[in-house]
Amino acid sequence: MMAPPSDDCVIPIPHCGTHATRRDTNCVHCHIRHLTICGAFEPAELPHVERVVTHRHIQAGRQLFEEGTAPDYAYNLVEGAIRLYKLLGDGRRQIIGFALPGDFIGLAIHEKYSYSAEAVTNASICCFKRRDLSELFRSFPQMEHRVLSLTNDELAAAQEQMMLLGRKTPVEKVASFLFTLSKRLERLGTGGEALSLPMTRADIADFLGLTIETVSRSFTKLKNAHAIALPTPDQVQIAAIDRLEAVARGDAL
Amino acid sequence: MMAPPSDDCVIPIPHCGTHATRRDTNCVHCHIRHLTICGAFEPAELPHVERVVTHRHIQAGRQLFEEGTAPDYAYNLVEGAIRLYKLLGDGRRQIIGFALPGDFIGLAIHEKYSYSAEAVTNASICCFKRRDLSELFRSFPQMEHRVLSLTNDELAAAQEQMMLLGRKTPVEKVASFLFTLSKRLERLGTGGEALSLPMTRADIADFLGLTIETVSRSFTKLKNAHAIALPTPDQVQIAAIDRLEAVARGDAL
DNA sequence: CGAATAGTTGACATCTTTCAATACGTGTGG
DNA sequence: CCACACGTATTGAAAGATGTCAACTATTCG
Repeated sequence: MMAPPSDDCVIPIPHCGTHATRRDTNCVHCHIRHLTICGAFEPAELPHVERVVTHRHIQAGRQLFEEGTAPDYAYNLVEGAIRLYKLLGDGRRQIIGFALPGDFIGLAIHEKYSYSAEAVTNASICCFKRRDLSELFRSFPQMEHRVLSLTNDELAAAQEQMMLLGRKTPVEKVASFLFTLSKRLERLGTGGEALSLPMTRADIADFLGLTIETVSRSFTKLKNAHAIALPTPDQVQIAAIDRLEAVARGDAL
Repeated sequence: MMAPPSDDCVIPIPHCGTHATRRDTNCVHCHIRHLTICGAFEPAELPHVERVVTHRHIQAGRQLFEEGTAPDYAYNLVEGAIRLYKLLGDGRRQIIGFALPGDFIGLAIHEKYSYSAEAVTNASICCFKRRDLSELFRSFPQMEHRVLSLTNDELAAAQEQMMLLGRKTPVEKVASFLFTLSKRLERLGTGGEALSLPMTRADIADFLGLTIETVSRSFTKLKNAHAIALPTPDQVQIAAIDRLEAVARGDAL
């Protein structure tokens, strides 16, 4: 991650219309490498990755790329959170996922990006030209194998989300959301019992197919049932993870 | 497909508890090969596939495999339709997709099947032992490449379905469903303007996150708006495909 | 300190679900 | 060949849950 401290040079970034800091990359010390597509490499092979990757920061609220544009790049999220979403003509938004550190952004892509991506918080990413990626795949087949594995995971998660969107009640949706997020953060070592939500209620609503108000009411219900505690709106303490899981699975609150 | 007419021998099939007819396979004449994972092979290479594949029929309503069980097999659907679904403890069902001829069933699978599969109509499938598939992948890397490509397509479709489930109105959902199905069938050469639905309203409801009644009412609305005609409940004639597409995208009916 | 943003809560409206009745279509048996 | 029964679809009326609108609170940032 944190490479030579000097070289924060501002460079123009495609698909962004903005600028970002660029740093030399040091994959050897990357603490999330094992979670990502880069986990497919032996330490000795990492220079092949470093040669094609660029590191970059992106400000909270800034767009990384937009649905429908040419997918020249794929990204590895190192730090922060990014929302992936689709829009309907009249502005209705569906968030299809939140990327967290270690997540690879740019799957499900053929001709065009099938969704837009925006930074929820300040974020730090590794950028791969798709052309370079294709070459890495050729040289290191185990990398493509790993991408397939990650895509499979994402597909399974998408199916789980369909179950949630189509058939779960608002409280069940929020319980599922918190439970899943907790597990993901736990795996990242970023807290499991006590989590701080990077996203707003509006984001959560658009992820769960609800309105802000219904999300808020569902939080309150979970709080009143002593499944969670809310010291502040974005600090969630999971008081009864088993309770939360049961509700997420469809049991009565 | 239709191979030597003689050998309909009944063999026990795993994950099914039932029996099915087995036939020798003739991939060379398979008319949907170009659509499937087998499209990755040159005709000369097909014997490698034929050696590991078994052909099989499955009756309407019969289960092919169940969520949570060991995924020993993957399947290529040749004829018919299969519903892929997940269940909640209390019986709520979410259909995550309908497989049609040419579709590969068994993506998104790691340790266990992440969903159940049932025949909607009588169906005809090619069965691959996953172990054999892995070996084919090793021998023919372009096959794994193709699977990755198909998985990407499926992931993009899943994201589109999330948009539908989370943010579209009932009429928009039904319009999207009919539009997408029409396009898929068109590609298969099985009618685009006039389509016959293999699935019931209950299936459609569980696919779109609605009730049977709401699905029915939405059909009626589309009919009254002259976007479709319904000679019988399962014969849909698309009267105005552009209208249907517009509604699917979120325009007012 | 005041404005702005985000979240919560209440009251009400609306839309989908639920419950119930009716119609339709197919297949079976008289 | 017709009658009946069963499964499926449609339609209507009522109930209920989520969405909408609005007020209020809390927190953050000039």
